[in-house]
Amino acid sequence: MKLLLIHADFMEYEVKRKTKIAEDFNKKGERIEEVLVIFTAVEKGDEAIVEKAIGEIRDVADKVNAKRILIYPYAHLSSNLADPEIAIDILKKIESELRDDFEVYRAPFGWYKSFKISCKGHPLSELSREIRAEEEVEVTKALKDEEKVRSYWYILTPSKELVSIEDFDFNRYEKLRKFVSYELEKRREVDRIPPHVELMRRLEIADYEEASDSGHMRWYPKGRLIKNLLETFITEKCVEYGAMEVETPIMYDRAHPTLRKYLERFPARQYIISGDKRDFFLRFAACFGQFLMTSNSVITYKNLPMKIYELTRYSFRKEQRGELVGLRRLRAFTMPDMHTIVRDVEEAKREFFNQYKLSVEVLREIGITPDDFEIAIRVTKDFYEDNKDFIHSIVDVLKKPILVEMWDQRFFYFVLKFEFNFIDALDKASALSTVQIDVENAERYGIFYIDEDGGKKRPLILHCSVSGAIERVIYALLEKASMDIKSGKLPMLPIWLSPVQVRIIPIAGRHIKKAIEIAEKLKKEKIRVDVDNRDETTGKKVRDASTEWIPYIVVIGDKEVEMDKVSVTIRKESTLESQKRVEMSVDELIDRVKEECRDKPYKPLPLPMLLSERATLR
RNA sequence: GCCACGGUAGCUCAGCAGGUAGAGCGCGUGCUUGGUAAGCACGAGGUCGCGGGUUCAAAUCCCGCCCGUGGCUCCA
Repeated sequence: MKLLLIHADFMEYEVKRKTKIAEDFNKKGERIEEVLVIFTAVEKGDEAIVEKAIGEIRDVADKVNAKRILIYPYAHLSSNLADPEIAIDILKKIESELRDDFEVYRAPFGWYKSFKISCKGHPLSELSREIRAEEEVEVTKALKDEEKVRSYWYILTPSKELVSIEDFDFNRYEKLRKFVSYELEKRREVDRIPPHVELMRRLEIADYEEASDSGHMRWYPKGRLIKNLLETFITEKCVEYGAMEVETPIMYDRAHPTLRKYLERFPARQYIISGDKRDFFLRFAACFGQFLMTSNSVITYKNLPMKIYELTRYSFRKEQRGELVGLRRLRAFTMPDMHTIVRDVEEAKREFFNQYKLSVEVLREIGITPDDFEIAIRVTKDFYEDNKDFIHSIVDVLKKPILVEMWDQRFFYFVLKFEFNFIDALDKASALSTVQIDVENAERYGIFYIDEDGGKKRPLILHCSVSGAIERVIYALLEKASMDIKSGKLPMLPIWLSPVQVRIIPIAGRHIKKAIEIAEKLKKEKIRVDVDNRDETTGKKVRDASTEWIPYIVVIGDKEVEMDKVSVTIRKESTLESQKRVEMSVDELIDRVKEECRDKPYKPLPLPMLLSERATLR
C-alpha cells in the first residue's frame, strides 16, 4: 500500500465523471478545513497489512495534531493495484477503524475528480509511506514457538543413568562442559575471527564473495576439489547404506498449501523469489522435493524401510547477518539429506540407531573423531518415557555422556533427534550429523504405504544429514587443524582430501625433467602430484610446500637420480623442529599414498602440474 | 535486525591535528643452478569500499549505503 500524506489548511474536490468501477456517490464533492489528506493506492496483497497502514496514519495524524482525516483514493501511486472491490473494502475498513478517534472523510472510489489542496508546508506536512508485509524475511510460527519451548536438561551417563546437569561431574569431560554451557548460557567470550577463516583463504579453499549476498562463498579450485571429494564420499556412503539418490528443484510455490504448512513448522527464514505469476521460496533442505515425490509413489510394506537421498547444492536459509561467519554458518550451503520411510516406531528406532552409527563412521572416515564432538539428544517427554531403554541404549555406541534436552510438549515436527556438535577452537558448538524422527509430515504430504492387509498406513519419516553441511565439515577440519597448530603439531588435512598429495622439488634445473617423469608416474596411479619448477632455492620451495600443508614433499637431486630413490619428507611424522625424512623408491611412495587413500574417492588435481604455470587465485 | 570496530597495492598492514600515497610479502626482469621452512638487485603495481557533504584542498572531518568481524538476538 502506498500512502501520500498531506497536512492541509483545506482540501476540496469535485466529482466529474464515473469510471466502470465507481462506487455510488450522490454528492457533488466536499471541502474540508484543517485536514490530513491520505492519498492512497491499495496494492495486491494488502489485505494483510491494513492494521499496519492504520497504525502509520494514526502515527502521522498524532504527530501533526490533525483531528480530521480525508482518505483519497489515488491509483497513480502504484503500478501494482489491487482489485477494485478489495481496494474499496480495505479503504472502508481503514475509514471505520479511524472513526473512533478522528473525524474521517472518504472521497469516492472510481471517479474522475478535480481537487484543490493547500499544503501547510511545515516539515511534516508532506510525507509518503510504503506499507509492506514483513515477508521478505519470513518469521515462521515455528520460530516464534521456539521461544516458548520449555526445556529440561539432563546428562545421559555412559552407565545409562539420566542425571540432571547440576548433579553431573564434568571433571573428566571438559568439552562436554563447554558444550553444555554453550547450550544453556549462550555466553560468548570471543573477540577473535575464528581461525578457519584465515585458513580457508590462505589455503585457497574458499573466500567471501562480496558481489553476492552474505553467506554465499566463492570456492577456489582446491576448495572445490575438497568439497567435491567430501560430496562424493558422503553420497557414496549413503547410497551404500541403501539410499536412492534423486534430484529435486531448489524452489517451490509459496502458496502451495502443503508446503505452506510445513514452512510454518520449520524455524528458518526463507529467500523469496518472484516468478511470472507466483512467488517462490528457495528450499532450506531437500524435504520438499522428496516428500512431494514420495507422496506420489506407490510404496508397500515390502519396500520399507525406504531411503531416498539428495545432496542439496544448495540449501538456502536466510540466517541473520550476525550469525554468519566463514564456513561455519552460511546462507547457501550443501547438505546431504536422506529421508527414510518406516512402518512404525519400532522400525524408526532401528533405523535411528543404524543411522547414528553410520554418522559416527562417516565423520570418522572424514577425519572427525568422537573426541571432536559432543552428542545431544532432544526428545519429547512422552517419547522418552515410552522408549527409555532404547534411548539409553544409544550411549553404548560411543560410551560418552550425552546432553539430553527434554521438552514437555512437542513444538516441532519430530519427537526425537540427535546431533553431533563440533566444538571449535573458540569453544563454539555447531551441529554436524543429525537424525530426526518425524511424526507429522507423512500425514501433511499424504505419504502412505500399503500394509499386508491391503490397507493404507501412515509411515514415520526419518530425516538424516549424515555429516551435516559439507561446508561445515570443512570448517570443522580447519578448526581442528588450527587446534593442532596451537598444540605444536603440524596441521594437515587427511591425505585423501589434500589437494596436492605429493610435491616434487627438483634441486637444480637439470633435475626438472626427472621430476616431471616421476610426477607423471604418480599421476597415472591417481595421486595428485605437482612439480615446483620455479627458479627458487630448495629451502624456499620446501617452505612453500610446507605452508600449503602438502603431506609428502619429494626432493630430487643428483643423489636421488643416481640411487634411483627419492627423499621424502613425511608431514604427518614431522614437527616444525624436526622433519621426518626417508629415502624410498617411487613405488614405495605410490603404495603408501594409495594405501592411505584406500576406499576413498579420487579426483584429479584441478591445477597445472607445474608451479611456474599456476596463478595465485587470491 | 540492534550495538561496536574495521575496509588503503593481489595479500597483510602503516599513514589520519586536511596539503605530492608507504612497507613487507607476492608479481615481473636480471643475477644466481641451489641439498630440506623465506638468496640478491632492480622494476611494475593504487577509483585509499561506494555515494553524497564540508573545504581553496579529503585516504584523513561529517552523513548515508555496501562488505567483513565481534557482541546481543539467533542457531529446526
